[in-house]
Amino acid sequence: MEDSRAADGGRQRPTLEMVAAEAGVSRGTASRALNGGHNVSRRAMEAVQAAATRLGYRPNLAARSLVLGRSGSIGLVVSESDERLFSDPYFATVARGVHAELMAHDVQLVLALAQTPAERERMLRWSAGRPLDGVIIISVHGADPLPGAIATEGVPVVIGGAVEGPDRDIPGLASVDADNLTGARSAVEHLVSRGRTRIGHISGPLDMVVGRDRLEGWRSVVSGLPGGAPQTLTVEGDFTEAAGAEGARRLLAAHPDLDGVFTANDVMARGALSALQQAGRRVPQDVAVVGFDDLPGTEGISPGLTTVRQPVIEMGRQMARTLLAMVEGLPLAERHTVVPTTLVVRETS
Amino acid sequence: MEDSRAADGGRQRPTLEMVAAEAGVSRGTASRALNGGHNVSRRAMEAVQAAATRLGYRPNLAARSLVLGRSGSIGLVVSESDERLFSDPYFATVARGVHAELMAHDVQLVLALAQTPAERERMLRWSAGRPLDGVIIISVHGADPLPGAIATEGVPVVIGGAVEGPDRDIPGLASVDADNLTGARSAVEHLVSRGRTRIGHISGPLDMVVGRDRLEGWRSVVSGLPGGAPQTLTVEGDFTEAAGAEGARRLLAAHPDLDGVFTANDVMARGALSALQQAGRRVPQDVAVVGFDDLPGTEGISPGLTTVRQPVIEMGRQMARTLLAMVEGLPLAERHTVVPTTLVVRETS
DNA sequence: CTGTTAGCGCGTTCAT
DNA sequence: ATGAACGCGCTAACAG
Repeated sequence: MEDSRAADGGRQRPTLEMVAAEAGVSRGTASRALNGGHNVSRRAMEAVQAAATRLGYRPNLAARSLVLGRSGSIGLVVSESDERLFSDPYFATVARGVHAELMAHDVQLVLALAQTPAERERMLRWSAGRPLDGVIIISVHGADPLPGAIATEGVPVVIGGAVEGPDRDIPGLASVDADNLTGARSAVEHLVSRGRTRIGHISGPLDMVVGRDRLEGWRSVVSGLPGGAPQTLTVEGDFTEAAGAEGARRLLAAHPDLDGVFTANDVMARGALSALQQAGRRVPQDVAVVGFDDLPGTEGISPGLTTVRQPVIEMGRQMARTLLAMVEGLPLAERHTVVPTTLVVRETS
Repeated sequence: MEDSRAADGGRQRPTLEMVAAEAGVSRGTASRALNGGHNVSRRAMEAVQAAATRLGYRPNLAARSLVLGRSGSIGLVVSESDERLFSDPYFATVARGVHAELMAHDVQLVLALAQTPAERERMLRWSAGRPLDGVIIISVHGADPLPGAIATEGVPVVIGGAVEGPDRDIPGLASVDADNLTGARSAVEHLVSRGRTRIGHISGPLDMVVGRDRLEGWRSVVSGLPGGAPQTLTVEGDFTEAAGAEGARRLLAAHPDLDGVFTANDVMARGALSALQQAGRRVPQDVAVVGFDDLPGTEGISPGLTTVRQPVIEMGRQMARTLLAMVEGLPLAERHTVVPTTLVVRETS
C-alpha cells in the first residue's frame, strides 16, 4: 500500500516522521523542536520548522491525544431544546464567558446538544470515550443522571446551576450557581419596601433547581405578608416570553388587585410587561415588576426593567476555570461555588 | 509505573485488552465482538459483552480515530458573533436540520465558533488536526479564506450559502444555498403585482453573498419601474430586528411615498413592521411588507408576514448529507446545490 | 471462528 | 543535543 492516497485527490498527509526526514533529524528531535523547543540546537530548530512549513505539516490530534491522554478541548453541553438554546440570551452569555476563559488557556470549546434521552445516552458514550477533557453542563432539568454519569466515567464535570442530592458528593463534579434564594428575596423585599402587598411570581420550570430556588425566595418573603402566599399568586413558567405574558394574564385573572410581579428571568418579565399593559395596567404605578438576570447587551429586551443581576459572564468564566483546574488535577477550594447577586433598581418598580 | 492511577481517584480505565483478558479471549476477538460481531462465536460474544459491562469498558475514541482515520463527528462552525448566533432563529433551524441528519447516521455534531481572526486561525489549526471528519460552515462573510483553507487541508467542507470566486473550484468544498436571486425577484414582483410602485429594500450585510444576491434580485425588478432603483431606496441591514426598524425609518425619511418594503429576512421585517406602525403607516394598506426565510416555529415573530420561504431545515439536512458523502469519498452529483424558494402570501401584502 | 501481528502518529524516556 | 525504542488503545489483515 505504498501508494495509498487520501480521498481528497492529494498526496499523503505529512507526518512528523516525514518532517523529520525532510529536516534531516530524528522524529524525536522534530517533536521537541515543534513543541517548546527544549534541548534542541538552533540549527535543528530552524531546519525542522522550515521543513514543517514546506510540507504543510499539521500534527494529528488523535495521535497526540492518545499519547498525552488529553485532547485540549472541552465541551459545553446544553440539555435544552435548540429553540430555547438559541432564543434565550442566557445561554449565549454563559457561552461567552466560558469561551473567553478557554481562549486564554488555548483550549478549544465545542458545543453539543443533548435533548432527548437517546441523545443523552449517546452523549454519555461519546464523552466517556474522552474526546473532551471535561464538560460544562448547563440547564439541567429534574434529577438528570447525565452529569453524574459522565463524572463517574472519570471525566470532570462542572454544572452551571445548583446541584442537589447525591451528585453533590461526586468528587469529579463541581458547580457554579448564583445565590438564587437570596437574590429572589431581595427582589421581593424591594417590592415590599415600595409598598406592594399583592406580589405574584412567575416562576421558572419547577423541575429545575433554579426554578424552585427563586420560587422559594419569593415565598419566604410573601408568606410574611398579610395575605400570605397562596398558590394562586404563583404561575409556573418556562423562561420564555410567551410564558411571561400568559403568567401575567393568569395572575391578573386570579388577583385583580395585583400590585407587584417578580418573574424568574428577564425574558418572562418582558412578556409580563406587555401583558400587563395590554390589560390596562400601568407599570410601575399599578403593578411593579422585577425580573432576574440583567444580562449584558439586553437592555433592548426590556428597557428600564428592575432586576436581580447575576454576573453570568463571570460565572461562565468561573465554570471554565474550575473545569480546567479539575482537568489539571488541582485541588479545588470549593467544589460548589455560589455567586452573589445584586438588585438593580430601574423604572419598573 | 505499574501503579499509575487516574487523577479521579479511581482505578485505571479499562482497556480492550483488559476486557479481553476478563472474557478469556484475545484482543482481536474482543474487538470484533464489540463491533458488529462478525466471525465471533456466541460464547465469545456473550463473554466479551459481559466482561465489558462488568468492567464498565468505554472505547477510547482517540485510539479508534487514529487507526480508522475517522472520528465519527463533524463540526458546524459559525463565523458569527455569539449574539447573532443565539438570537437569529436561522442558525437554530439550520442546526436542527444538520443535527437530524447526523443523528440518523450516528455521527456526533459539535458546534464551534470562529469569530475573530485569531479564532479563525485556531480553527484552521484545530480542524487540520482532524478531530472532525468534516465541517459545515455557515454565515460566511466577505471573501473569508477559512473554508477554502480547511478544504485545502483535506478536510471536507460544506458551506451553507453561496460560494464565489476560486473557492468554487476546490474539489473538497461544496455548498448548499437557496435561490436567493429568484426568491427576491418573486417577492418584489409580488409587490408590483399588488400595485406597489415605490418599493424599498432593507438588505442583509453586503459583505455576504446572500446580502448581495437578494439585493440584486430586488434591483433587477425595481429598476424596471418608473422611478427606477435609486440608491436611497436601499438600506444595508445586518439581519437584526433593530436594523429592520432603523432601515424602515430611513426609507420613510427618504421616501415618504414608500408603499412597499422587501426585507432580506423575517427578523428585519419584524423590526420594519413596528417602525412603520410607529410612523403611522398601516400595513398593508399604506405599505406592504415582504420578508425572507419563513422559518418554522417563528409565526410568533411576525404574524401574518408575507415572505419568501426557503426550506432551511431541509437545507441543513442536505448540507449534512453532502458532507457525509464527501467524507465517504463518494462522488457528488453536484457540488454546489441551489434550492428553490417559495413565495408565501399572507396579510402584510 | 480465533489468536497473533502490524501499524495508525505522536511524545517521551533512555542511552548516547 | 540527539537518535533509538517504547507504548498510548485500538482495528484490520493474516495465519491458523
